[in-house]
Amino acid sequence: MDELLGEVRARGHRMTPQRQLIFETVYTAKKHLTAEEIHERVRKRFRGVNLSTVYRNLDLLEDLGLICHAHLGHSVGQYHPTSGVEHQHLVCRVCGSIEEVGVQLMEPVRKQVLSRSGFEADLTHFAIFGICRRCRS
Amino acid sequence: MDELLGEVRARGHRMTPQRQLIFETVYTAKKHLTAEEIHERVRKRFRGVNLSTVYRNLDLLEDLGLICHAHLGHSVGQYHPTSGVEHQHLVCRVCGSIEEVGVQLMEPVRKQVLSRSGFEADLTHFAIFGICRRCRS
DNA sequence: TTAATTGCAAACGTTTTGCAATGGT
DNA sequence: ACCATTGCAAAACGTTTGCAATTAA
Repeated sequence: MDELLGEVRARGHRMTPQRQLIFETVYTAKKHLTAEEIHERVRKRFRGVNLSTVYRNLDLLEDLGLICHAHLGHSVGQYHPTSGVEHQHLVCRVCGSIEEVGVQLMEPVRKQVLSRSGFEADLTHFAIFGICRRCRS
Repeated sequence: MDELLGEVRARGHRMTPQRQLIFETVYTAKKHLTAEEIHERVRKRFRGVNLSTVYRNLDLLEDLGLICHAHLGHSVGQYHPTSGVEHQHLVCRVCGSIEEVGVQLMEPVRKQVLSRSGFEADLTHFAIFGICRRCRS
């Protein structure tokens, strides 16, 4: 994670306490977070951080490819680290949990869509809705 | 389509000119429409229809299962008729066009996710992003 | 020193709401 | 006549912006 912070500096950006906290919050979270949630968590450690600062930093970190966000379903945007492996999201409609599964799962679909419709699918980061194991039982 | 309007009445709702126009607009559209776009189109035929009326009717029609809406990607919600066949959306990142493909395409994925993660995927209405044939050439 | 970054407050676009007036049934 | 529905205006919501003050480099 430190090397990732170095990456920010290397690309010509300053490292402020706010930026570092926001970054750490997204990176150490066990689940995807909304900007609002990130804001709350950051505030607990450094009161007075402004919500617009959170948004600006999330944008920057996303531009740098360190985090990303998606609007899964009808919900607001949720941010999470860019994990090394490309993945899909399994979003539980009941409890809201998000599980990640590898892209190779979708490879047959990608091939079929390409040959049948000429559509070049980007199968990184997309959402499959349903009900997770826990909520099913 | 008339039988669908009857369906609205049968379920105890009144049929107003506004409601009918909104419904027809969604149903005869060749593409998915935002609430704003539906509002514009309705207004051309019946000026003075309020945007909040559009939203309220879209909600109602969605509750009745006659139309549905999705937030594909980071965009605003788009409405479209509930087509008889369940489908996925192929959303072009370049031109924004939306193509529908049948669910059977994803059946292998559904089975695999279920057995591997215990996740019961609902594969109706979801979005696959990429570049369509036209924009690729 | 100085340009990037911040906090603040105000604007933004989309969607929702309260309420009195209207109009389907 | 009744109550669902409407128009209107205002609020709510998540997000973005302009600007002057601050601060990392």
